[in-house]
Amino acid sequence: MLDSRLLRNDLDHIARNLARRGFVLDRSLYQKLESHRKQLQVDVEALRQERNARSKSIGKAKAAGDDIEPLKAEVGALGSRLEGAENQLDEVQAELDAMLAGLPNMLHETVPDGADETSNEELRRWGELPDFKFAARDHVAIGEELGLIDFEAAAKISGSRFVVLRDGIARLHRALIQFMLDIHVNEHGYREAYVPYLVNTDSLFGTGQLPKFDEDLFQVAGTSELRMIPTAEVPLTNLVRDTILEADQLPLRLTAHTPCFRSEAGSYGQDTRGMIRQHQFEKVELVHIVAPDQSYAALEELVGNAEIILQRLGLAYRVVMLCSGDTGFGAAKTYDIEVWLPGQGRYREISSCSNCEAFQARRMHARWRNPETGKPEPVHTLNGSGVAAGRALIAVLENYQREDGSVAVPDALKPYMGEIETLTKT
RNA sequence: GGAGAGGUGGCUGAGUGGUCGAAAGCGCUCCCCUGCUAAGGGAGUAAGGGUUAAUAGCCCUUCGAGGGUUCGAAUCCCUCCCUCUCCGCCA
Repeated sequence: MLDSRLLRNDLDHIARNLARRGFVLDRSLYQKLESHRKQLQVDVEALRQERNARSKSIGKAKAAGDDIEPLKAEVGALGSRLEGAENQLDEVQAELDAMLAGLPNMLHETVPDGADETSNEELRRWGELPDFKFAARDHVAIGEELGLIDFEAAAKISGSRFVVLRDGIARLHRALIQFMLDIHVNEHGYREAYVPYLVNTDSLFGTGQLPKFDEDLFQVAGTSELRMIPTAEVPLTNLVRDTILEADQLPLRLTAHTPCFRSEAGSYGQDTRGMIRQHQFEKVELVHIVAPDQSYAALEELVGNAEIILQRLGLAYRVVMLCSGDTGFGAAKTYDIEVWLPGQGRYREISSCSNCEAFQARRMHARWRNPETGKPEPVHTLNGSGVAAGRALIAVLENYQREDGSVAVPDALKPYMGEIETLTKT
């Protein structure tokens, strides 16, 4: 949510910024609603003030033993006028709120302009691309050959966009998650959390999935309002919803491993092969809650924390800054980490790290007490994958494959794999 | 799932339909007193919003949430949510 004060005072500035995303802000509609709201609110408050004062006088008159019937009639008439004005105000306010809730975040000045991912800006590359002496297979072929990735079983049990992993690959997948969590907790200073996978609509509004992106979520039938989390960003960030943090409690650095559920509505035909895009996948999430002047330093730290994972796994990657048109609804600035997938011969997103500034904090009333002003002010929130486990599994399989169809276990994961050093056909 | 109790300010905890944003205590901040490590006295101490150049005033809202009754609701009625106790069930 944008700052409504800023919206009132500098509408053109905001409109220009949002236009960089290709978002058209209807300024005249906004101004119409806002001036209407202002007038109605002033009227309503004046009427309320009068009613309050007169009602009090009724109390006094009654105590004095005077006849209060005429006064009651008078204030009663006032009350019905007030009710009418209040209804109008509620209506306009609701329209204004709906408009405000649908506005994306303002972009940071360093975000490059562009309509789609082709304008994203590559910032750096790390690692050597593997040089296979044979035709690199993709993870589907590798998994099939090993007999350890089973899409048919998943289709029978659930449907498309699900997967069953077996034996060594299932264990490798689990190893990746343990490995990532251990690094973030032991080396990067994150606090681990176990969180609910079903969340209410207030939480989803807070992080910005609602009201605009409900079709991407799975709803839980039989409950009033629960949805399955599309990312641990939702429960982790909402930990600070409706709270005022003291300055010495910041920064908060939180991590959690959770499954993520996405309906993938609107992505029919995309990435249908393999486990790139699933309805259910595992992810280790990183969240920072920081004082506003720290948030861009925190973003660099956050993306660095995610990069370490790929470096330890020996996976080549690049970091790109998303352009204006590709940056998500709630983000002011986003870095994607893309890992090299030999089977596809291209880099694919494995982590997305965003600074949401005060956008989510305003929606969820997450504040800190600024020692300089003594007042509660919105915190800044950041989130990033550290990293997506399903895609990390794909990357390991494709980058560590051997000509004979086996797959080597990366050194970093060996402590988590028992005696297994190679995945071979059983 | 069954039965009962309850949700009030940072915390504990009063509250009769009217002057209650709300007693008292604790905590915290500032001041005074006191020369001895303790105590005493005084003042202050919620959030959101509107208006405004204003972090000045003034005003509105908020006692779990939403409705209702009433001139007027923390207080009465209804629905929902949550917490606690006991029973049942369960990993």
